Amino acid sequence: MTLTPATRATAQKRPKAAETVADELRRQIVTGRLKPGDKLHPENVLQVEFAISRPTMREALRLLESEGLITISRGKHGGARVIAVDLGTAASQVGVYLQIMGTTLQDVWLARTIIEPPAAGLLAASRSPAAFAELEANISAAREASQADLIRYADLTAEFSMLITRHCGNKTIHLLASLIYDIIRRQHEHVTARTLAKTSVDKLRQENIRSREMALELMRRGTPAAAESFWRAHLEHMRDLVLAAYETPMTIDVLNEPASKLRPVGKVKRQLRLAA
Amino acid sequence: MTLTPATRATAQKRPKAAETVADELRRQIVTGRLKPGDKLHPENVLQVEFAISRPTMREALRLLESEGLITISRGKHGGARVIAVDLGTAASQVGVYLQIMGTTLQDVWLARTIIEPPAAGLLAASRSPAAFAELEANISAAREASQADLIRYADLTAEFSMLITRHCGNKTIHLLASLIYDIIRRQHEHVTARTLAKTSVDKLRQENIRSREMALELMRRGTPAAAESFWRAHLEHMRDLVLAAYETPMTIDVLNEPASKLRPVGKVKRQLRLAA
DNA sequence: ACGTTTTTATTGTATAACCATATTCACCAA
DNA sequence: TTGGTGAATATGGTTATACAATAAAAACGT
Repeated sequence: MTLTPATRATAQKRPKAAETVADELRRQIVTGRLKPGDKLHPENVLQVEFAISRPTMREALRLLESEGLITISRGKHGGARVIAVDLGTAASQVGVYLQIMGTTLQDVWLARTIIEPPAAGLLAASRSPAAFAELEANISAAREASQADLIRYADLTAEFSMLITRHCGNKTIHLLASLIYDIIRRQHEHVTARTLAKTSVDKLRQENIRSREMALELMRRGTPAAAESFWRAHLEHMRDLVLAAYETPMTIDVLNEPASKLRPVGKVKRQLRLAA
Repeated sequence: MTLTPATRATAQKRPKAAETVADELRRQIVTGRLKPGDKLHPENVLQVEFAISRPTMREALRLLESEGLITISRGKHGGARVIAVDLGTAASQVGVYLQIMGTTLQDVWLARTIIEPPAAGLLAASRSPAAFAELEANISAAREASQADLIRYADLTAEFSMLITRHCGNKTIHLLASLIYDIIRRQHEHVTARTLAKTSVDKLRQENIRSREMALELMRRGTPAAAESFWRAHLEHMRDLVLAAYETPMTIDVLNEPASKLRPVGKVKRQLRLAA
C-alpha cells in the first residue's frame, strides 16, 4: 500500500487543449473573476474565444462540470453557469481513493473520533455566542424531532457535529470533518443505518440529546480540555454502537449506482473485435 | 460562508452519456475489475462497446483522466491505461475549495498541528518495529543530508511526518494528513519557503533532528500520550517559525501555473466577458 | 386574459475526415 | 552480423459539420 502524496515533479506531458482551456476557466473561477451565478458564454462563442473546436470545448466544460464548478443546462437560456462550490465532488474523490485502499468503515469512524473533539475544544476556547445559539437551537429541534420525525432527528444529529466544526474557527478542520462525515453518511444511506436509527430505542436518543446539552454547557463554560474530552468520549461511545451493527470489518463503497444506469443499448458489451 | 456538505438528495438531471460511461468504467476500476497497469481498449473499440460516438467517448475518457484514474498516451501501442491512484487530484480539489473559501496558510498549519500528533500517539501504541526502523533510517539520512544536500534534507523532513501518519494504522488519518501536507508543500514551493530552508541556520536543523529522535524514542517506549504531546509541541514550534516568515495572513493559492502554460496559439485569447 | 402552438437559442450526439505522435519493422549500408 | 534510418501503422488529438433534443420565450388563437 503506497499512499504516495502528489509527486513533486512529474514528467510533464504536452498539455491537451481541453485541459488548457479548463485550467484557464478554473483560474478565473477560483480567483473570483467569475463568481457563482455568472453565466459563461454559449459554446459557440467560447469556441471562438479560445480558438478551438466545439468537441474540444465541450471536453473542457465537462471537466469543469465534473469538478463541481459549473452546471450546464439546455434550452433557450441554458448554458454553463458558475455555481457555489460544494464539497460533494471532493468527497467523492476522497471516497474513491479510500475505497481503492480497502479502507473500512471502522477506520473512517476512528478518524472522526480523532478530528472532531479538537474542534469542540477550539469552539469552547472561542466562546462564540452565535455558535452556541445555533447549537442550542439544534438541540431543541432534535428534542422535538425525536418524538415526531426520526429522519429529521438523524439529520439534526449530523448537523450538530457539523455545527461544531463549522464554528470552531478553522476552515481546514471543518473541511476534513465534512469529508469524513460525508463518507460515513453515504455508507449509512446505502446500507442499513437508517433503519438502525428507526429501531433503536428512544432511551438512546434521549441520552444523546443530554450528551449534546452537556457538551454545549462545557463549551459555554470555556473549558476547552473538558469539552474536548467529553465530546471524544461521546463520539467513541456512538462509534462503538454503530459499528456493532457490522460484525465483520466493512470496507466502504462510495459507488452506490447499481450499474443499471447505463442506457439499454442493444449492442454486445464484451470484447468486440474491430470491424473494418 | 457556507461550507455545506454534499446535499442529500439533489434534483437528478438526466445523466449525460459521457458521464454514464465514465461511471461504468470508474466502477470497474474502483472495484478492482480493472487494475493498475491494465490497458483499456482503443477508442474505436470502446466506442462500439458503449455504442456512442467518438467525441462522447473522449469526454468520458477525459473525465477519468482528470480524476487521476487513467493515463492516455499516443502512438502505436498507446491508449488508456489504469494507473495507481494518486492523492494529487483529490488534493487539488480540496485546495480549490479551500482557496475559494479564502483559507489562510495559518489555518492549514493549525489543522496540521491538530491532526498529526494523534497519529504519533497511535503509532506509539502500535509498536510496529518496521515503522520504527523506517523512521530511524529517515533520521540518519536527514542527519547526513543536513550537511550536504539541503533540498534532500527538506524532502526527508516532509517524509518523516508522512511516515508517522502512514504507519499510524489509520488510512483515513494518513489521507487527511497527506491532503494538508500537499497543500502546505505547494505554498512553500510557490513562494519562498525553499529559500527559507536554505538560509536558516544549521543549529535549527540539528535541533529538529534531535526532536525527531526524541519523538521516535517516545514512540518506541510505547507511551502514546507522551509521544503525542511531544510531537504536538514540536509541530507548533515549527509552525510558528514558518508562519513568522509571512507577516500578513496569507490566503493559499493552489493554482500555481503562471498562465504561460497555455499553448501559444496564434489566435487572440481575449478575456472572457460576462454574458448579460 | 389565458392556454396552446410555434419559434428560437442552446446544449447533446453523431459522422467523417485529417493531424500528430510513438512504436514497430523492414531495409540498406558498414 | 549489426546498426542506423526511414517508411508503415496504430493510436490518440483536433477539427468541421450536421442534426436531434430541450427549454424558454414569443406568437397566436380563442
